[in-house]
Amino acid sequence: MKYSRNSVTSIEVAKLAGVSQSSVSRAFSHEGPVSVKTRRKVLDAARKLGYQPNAMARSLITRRTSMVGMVIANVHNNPFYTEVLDLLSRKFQKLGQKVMLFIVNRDQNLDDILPQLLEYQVEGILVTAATLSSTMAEECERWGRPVAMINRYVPGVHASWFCCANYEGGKMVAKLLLDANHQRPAFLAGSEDTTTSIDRERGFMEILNQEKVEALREIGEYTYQDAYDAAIRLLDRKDPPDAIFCANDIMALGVMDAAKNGLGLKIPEEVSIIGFDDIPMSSWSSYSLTTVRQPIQRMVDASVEELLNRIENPEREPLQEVIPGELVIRGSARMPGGLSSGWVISQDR
Amino acid sequence: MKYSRNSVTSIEVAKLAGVSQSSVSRAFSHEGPVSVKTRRKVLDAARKLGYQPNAMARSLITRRTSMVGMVIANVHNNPFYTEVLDLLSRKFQKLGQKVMLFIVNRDQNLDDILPQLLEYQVEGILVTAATLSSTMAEECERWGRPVAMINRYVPGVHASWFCCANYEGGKMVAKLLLDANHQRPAFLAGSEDTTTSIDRERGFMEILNQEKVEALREIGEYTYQDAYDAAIRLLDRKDPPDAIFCANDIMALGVMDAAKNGLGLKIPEEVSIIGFDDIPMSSWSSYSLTTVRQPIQRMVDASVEELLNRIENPEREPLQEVIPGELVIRGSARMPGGLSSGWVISQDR
DNA sequence: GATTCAGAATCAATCGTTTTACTGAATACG
DNA sequence: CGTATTCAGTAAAACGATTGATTCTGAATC
Repeated sequence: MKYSRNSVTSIEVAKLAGVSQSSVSRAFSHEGPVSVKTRRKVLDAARKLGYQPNAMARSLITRRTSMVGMVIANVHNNPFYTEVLDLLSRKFQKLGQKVMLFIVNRDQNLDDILPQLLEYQVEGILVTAATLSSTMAEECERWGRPVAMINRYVPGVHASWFCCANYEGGKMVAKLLLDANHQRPAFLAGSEDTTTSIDRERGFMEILNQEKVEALREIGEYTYQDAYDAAIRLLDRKDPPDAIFCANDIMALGVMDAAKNGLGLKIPEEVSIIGFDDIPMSSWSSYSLTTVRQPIQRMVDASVEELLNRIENPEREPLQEVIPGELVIRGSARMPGGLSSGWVISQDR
Repeated sequence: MKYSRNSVTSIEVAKLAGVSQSSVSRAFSHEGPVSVKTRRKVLDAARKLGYQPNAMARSLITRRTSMVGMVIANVHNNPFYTEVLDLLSRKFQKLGQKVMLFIVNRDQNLDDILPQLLEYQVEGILVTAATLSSTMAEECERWGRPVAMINRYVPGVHASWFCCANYEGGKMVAKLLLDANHQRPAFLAGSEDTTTSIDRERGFMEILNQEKVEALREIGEYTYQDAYDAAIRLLDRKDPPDAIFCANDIMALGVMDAAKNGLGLKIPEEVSIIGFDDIPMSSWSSYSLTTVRQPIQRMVDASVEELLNRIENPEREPLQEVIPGELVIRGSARMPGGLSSGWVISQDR
């Protein structure tokens, strides 16, 4: 037998069970007084008919949807955000939230997808690796739709965000390189307009400047191939760098391949490479990348909990937090005397 | 100013614009007769109030939600499915569908998430890398919720699916290895219960059996680390294989690292490695993996279009298709005389 | 000036729930 | 025995849209 579009309603269940429609509702939502007897009758009838309460109808009256919007970019070219997406999705599921997903380009304007999210009455919005304009964010917040961001912040905007300590991470890397006596470091930036790259570079440069060490600079677009090409440009100069700090791991891997396979350089003897993120591939034996590990689980947990918290308590002020990362010492960077590979150094702030 | 939960309704817009509530509706849904004058009045008022039609209310009466459910597994440990997820999501967006996302474990039972999808009135369900039990699939179809799967099929079930020609892919690989005069091939299986691994192995073994060549066999769990360990076991025997065909690319990369860095073997001189998927990393210069490329774009396009098609035409019979992959010749496998690296060979079926 | 008629606007029913207020029955209590 | 007091159950009013039926315009026709 073939039913037309699921049209089993609480009324039909009520009829079959011989009770009123409201009793069906009561039996399903575990509120209100229902005798065990009627509850059983209702549940039996419901099972027999394959009844499923209609979430649209419910949310219309309760004004709750248990849906959140998730906007994420860069999922295909940075495994770090794949992991974020995975953890976020599972965490929301565990907490009973449905996720409406939008994958966008990093530079894509969100003005056209926000209306869609609001139309569908998501109760909050989580944004990662994409940037919400401050007016858009304010708009959402003003309509009682809290916004939380991971690894993005908009200065002065009324929204929650959780970032890795990018600035401090950059500093740690600079110190490590200087301690190991590198003379000619370089920074390989990601896109110019992302705070992650900017902040990492700022911290990096600050330490170098303190020590009056000059640095080279190149730019890629957060992709393996761009980084590969940039590394060739950088290392093919007459005065090549002896260390390259990359805005993220995927770029660092591109740089390593360029150095090793492209130019036949020895890592870390001839050039040290350091990344940022600690994606799974960084620990693979072909790379063994020294990098700064982002506190991904903490960022995910904090942002989800904060978002749900503010959904329940709209008057609460948005929380913002900078969470320290930790330096993961592997084999791609020359080390100062005493320090050997395989260390994880927590970042002090 | 702070509004309480978005409570701007069409009624308020109507009041401000000085028209009836139905005119507001008419002005927004581009159906029905509205004069340009009232439409302008309505749109002005709506903008002034920040009005957004409520999709829940609309779907209640129209019985359409424009939402599809997307169930996907393995997203964090196989970049192939990351790419699938990305492409699927964008394609649905482009076609005006909202995506409700569920990320699950490969072996997770979907019985508890299906009710959620149905409750939220998704109009169709797309499943990838996870397996829907046949009763569950039938259940959905019976209630008029079409199901489409990518790279999974359940024999005899009334649902759409689109798979890479895994069986033929396995055959191609076996032929390639035999042509290049390998004597002692091995197959590294993924999880025993996935049709992808099974079919690839079946094709592979069929050709070997035809030629009376015996093969070794090991098993991993579709992860880099598992494959790494399995490769060590395999290559550390007294009679190691001279070629390893892996159930997917991520395993092949683990195998390559085990061979190269773990045991110091030369690839492809001492052992050939072949994968399946063609994930981005396979083309990286550290690996240069010979592999079978899955027709990812075609699989995504076909499944999305089929799903939407069946949503619009519920009476239509579900479509199933096996789409050929192509052999991508890189440097990780020894080649027969005339054939050099850098070739892409389309799979003939 | 009356009649028609098309197009525009409105009315009111409807979608499938939740939930408030209310009714009845059963129990407890003095 | 009469009256409070619970407790289960029900009726009916929302929720915010769409849409078929209906009424209202006003221009066109005779």
